[in-house]
Amino acid sequence: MIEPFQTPRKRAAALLAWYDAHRRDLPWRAGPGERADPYAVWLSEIMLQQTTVATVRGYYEAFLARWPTVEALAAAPLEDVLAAWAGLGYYARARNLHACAGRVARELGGRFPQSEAALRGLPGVGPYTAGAIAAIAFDAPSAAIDGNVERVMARLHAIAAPLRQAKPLVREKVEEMLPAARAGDFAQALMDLGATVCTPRAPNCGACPLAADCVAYRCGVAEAYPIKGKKAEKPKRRGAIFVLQRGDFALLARRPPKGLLGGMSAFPATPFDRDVPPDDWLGFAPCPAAWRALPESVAHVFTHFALSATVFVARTTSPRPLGSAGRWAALSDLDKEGLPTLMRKAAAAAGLL
DNA sequence: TAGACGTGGCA
DNA sequence: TTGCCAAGTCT
Repeated sequence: MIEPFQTPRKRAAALLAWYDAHRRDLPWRAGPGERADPYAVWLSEIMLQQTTVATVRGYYEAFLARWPTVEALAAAPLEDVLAAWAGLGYYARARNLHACAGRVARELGGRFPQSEAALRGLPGVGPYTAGAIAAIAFDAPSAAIDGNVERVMARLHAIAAPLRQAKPLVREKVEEMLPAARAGDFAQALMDLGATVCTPRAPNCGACPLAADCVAYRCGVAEAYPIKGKKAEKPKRRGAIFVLQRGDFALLARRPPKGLLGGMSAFPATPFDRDVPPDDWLGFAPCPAAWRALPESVAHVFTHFALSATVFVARTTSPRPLGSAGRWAALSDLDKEGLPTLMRKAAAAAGLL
């Protein structure tokens, strides 16, 4: 029989002991006793928003190698940062990353603020990220509440309310656990526990240092938490993507600075904010041409809708399609253009990749 | 406040 | 194949 730890402080101590034995080795994580680089912590935290560790690893290494300091990142053109971010998704993160680097480099002397409140004022830094940077980079006793932590707390205390409404209670429960020392380790321990033990499906409660205190586990219903809100259904939309070739070049346009795929390089296309029926497609072509629809359409699922896009291809010899604000990109360099995944799919369908 | 905002992996 | 999920933020 396991004795309950009983107090939040003892729970935290048990969690830290577990962390010392089971912590993950991650590229952005300082070794035991080492000081974390605030720039590296910030960069990794932005990339990790709604994105898996496995996906982030390569991008993190590439960014850090190319832009080793916040000053270097701030000095880079936004287009370069967006191209390097291509494929990671949620491109507002990259725009905010660049804006934030600029502010830190030019207004804050290249140093990230240490307080949670000051961090919170930076572009792209919300409640979670501010707490995470304050704790991990500066060892401040801040709560870093992400999806992992919400799940752990929802189970530990069998919180019945849907997550959105349970946030204040979750925060209260985390804050009463915050240890006086090792704040950064505590924040990462809670997230590691959620990522490796207290998983969404089939949690490994037998390996959990908090199991003795976990209300949901003791009731045999750990997997039933957290309670999920109702999911909005995902509409299906149709559209078209236009791949215009001129010799060994293809026409690329710059997406509007905000909104879906904002700021990214892309082939001209129909608007994606609504379903566009086939009869209307050619009205959105960048120029009149002998457009040929490829037999296989491209399927792509965004967060809030699913797109089926027909890819049209055509060739031209005219130097500049009328009324288009595009540019001619060399086909041999297309993989370096930083195309978002939907556009990479279109390029592949057209035989360009 | 609820919706906008990407992508890839897994059951 | 479909749905769910992963270190959220902005409006």
